[in-house]
Amino acid sequence: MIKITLKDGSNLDIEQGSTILQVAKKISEGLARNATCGEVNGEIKDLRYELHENCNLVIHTFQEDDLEGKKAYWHTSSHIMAQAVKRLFPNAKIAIGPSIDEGFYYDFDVEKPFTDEDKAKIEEEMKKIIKENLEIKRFSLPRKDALKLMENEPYKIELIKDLPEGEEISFYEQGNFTDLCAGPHVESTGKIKTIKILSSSGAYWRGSEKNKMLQRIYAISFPKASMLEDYLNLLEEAKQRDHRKIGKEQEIFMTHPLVGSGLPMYLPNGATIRRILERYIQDKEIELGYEHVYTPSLANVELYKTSGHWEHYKEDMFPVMKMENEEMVLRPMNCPHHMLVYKNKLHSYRDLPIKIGELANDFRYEASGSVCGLERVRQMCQNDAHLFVRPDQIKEEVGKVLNLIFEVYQKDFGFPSSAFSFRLSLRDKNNKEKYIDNDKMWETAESQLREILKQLKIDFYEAEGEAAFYGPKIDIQIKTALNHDITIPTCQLDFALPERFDLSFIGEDGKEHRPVVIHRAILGSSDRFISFLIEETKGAFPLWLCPTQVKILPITDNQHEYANKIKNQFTKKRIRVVVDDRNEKTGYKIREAQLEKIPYMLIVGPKEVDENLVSIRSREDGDIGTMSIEQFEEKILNEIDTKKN
RNA sequence: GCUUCCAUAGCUCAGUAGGUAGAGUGCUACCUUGGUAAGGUAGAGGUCACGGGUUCAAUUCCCGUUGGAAGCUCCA
Repeated sequence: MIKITLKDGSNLDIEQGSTILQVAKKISEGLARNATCGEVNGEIKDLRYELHENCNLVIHTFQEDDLEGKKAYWHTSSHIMAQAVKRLFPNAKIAIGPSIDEGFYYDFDVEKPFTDEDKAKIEEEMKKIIKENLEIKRFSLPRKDALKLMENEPYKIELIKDLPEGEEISFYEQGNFTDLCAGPHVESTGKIKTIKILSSSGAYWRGSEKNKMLQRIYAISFPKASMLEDYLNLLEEAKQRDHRKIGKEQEIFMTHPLVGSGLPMYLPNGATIRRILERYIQDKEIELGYEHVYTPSLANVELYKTSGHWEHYKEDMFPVMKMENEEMVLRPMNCPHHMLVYKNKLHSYRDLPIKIGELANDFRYEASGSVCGLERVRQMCQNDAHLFVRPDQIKEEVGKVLNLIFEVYQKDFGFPSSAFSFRLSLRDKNNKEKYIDNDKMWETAESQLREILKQLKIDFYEAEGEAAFYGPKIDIQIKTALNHDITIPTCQLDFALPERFDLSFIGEDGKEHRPVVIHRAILGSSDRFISFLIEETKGAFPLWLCPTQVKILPITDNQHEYANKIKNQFTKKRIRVVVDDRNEKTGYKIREAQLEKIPYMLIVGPKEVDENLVSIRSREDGDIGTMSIEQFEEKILNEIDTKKN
């Protein structure tokens, strides 16, 4: 332990090897709450951080592995933005301006939204402030003085008032601009080298749609111009793999205003991918003892009043269709139907688990601003199943579901594990309206899921307020090309619906017992999975899923017959093959097939016809020489068969 | 749903400081029968998203609707 003496005379014990960052955090976390003025006289040194007078932690670094350094860098940049806006628009009120995963933003309350010209001017002004190389100084004030200092900034006043009693109220000052801020920062504005304003948009004050909408400006900054260039290239690459762009180019899906927003139509290519995927996942499920059903997309409102959807999920449902003496709705989920399927007959404890699956169309009235290609739609096809299990089977069955997820995503598709994160989605205890009210049920279910994740040694994070209304979930989250955080597979534990539908099984003791339901989706929805597949593969689908697996390119008209003969032979073996018999040169046809990401091109000219051969060009390896028709057939069938489609 | 921006040929986009439009690509025909990423010529294609308003005149300006984009809110 090292003893540090603070200016106010109090001492702080710090572990050997602590970084200055850790010291500063201890001070600000209240270990030395009264020590608003600190001075280190211990022997701690960390070249990346420095503790100045007044607990002003100064950060000198900007490195991939140094999150604190990046945050401080971007946070300082956001202060520069606020200063620039205040210089150009003195009436603007400043709200908050944090660093984010990539860059930073600042929210302003202004009379008119920023135009492109405004943003260009702001960027210029920011560059000026950087040039001025203003020193960044920290100071703290008692609440009263803090409120006085910020009297013209209503949002800051609100923030100060919300700070708990006893919390240090610190400010950072650069030139004539001062902002309420906990820090840390870099030492002066000159440390920021390049900045770029990326976009602006509206954002609700404090994230609530009940509050006023402020104007948010997003930007990013780096210590080197080349890093900015790299970052912008990365953004451009992300745009290139956007599933909406590739989906259009490769004729996977389309939309039409006459059909409506959030209602994509699958073109033949997309329909093929979807059909193969849906067969694949159902076959997997059948191997694992699932039984599939078909249930209607419509139901009587009473069904959802029984399930609790009406109470908790009504806002997300399409409105009621009122008929003469009944009220129908489009279903947003399939659970209620499946509950009734289970209830259709009496079950013994020996029959459990019972696994009821369905590729089911669900309808959700998503906000018009949030629909997005195949990623977020208003009609989706869920790869849904409900497992009816005994309480003693929960752990094993949830484990099996997680295993199936690993098998599909890692083994069969080979997606990198870095693409996913596991989220334990819990309820928000303070929001009684959103969730079924039964504290004991929630606590049991949440801790069971947590325990399973720990036992399987899966890295996960917890998120409050993300549960389904009926129970907690294990969600597998991915980041899309647009940096949206979305769920694909999910596994949910539900003690509520069995109760509401009064489900039971007959136990060993001859008495009725309550089963537990596990809701799970592996592909999530076909739609969302395909959007993910497109972005992850950049449109170069694995062979077994390709709408066209083989394209035959005859060199002249004289090989059309031969090409069609091969096509017919392959088609009988369920190889998806087309002949490009247009009057075009071979180079042209190859270029086009390559851009279409066709896995195999078979080039056939007089030589191949004579010797009963095909010249093969692969998507990845280019020209790979000739083979007999039979040899190639065997090769491709082997490659396809690895996924048993 | 909210804030901002956008909508011109099948696709990608230019253009008109208000006088009804153009390129590339694709499509069709003809010439060319070509061996591993673009052969040539010609032609067809648009009530400039839809509905109002201002104007002698609107694709262009204004309002509304629909659809799209970014973000916010919400969510598989």
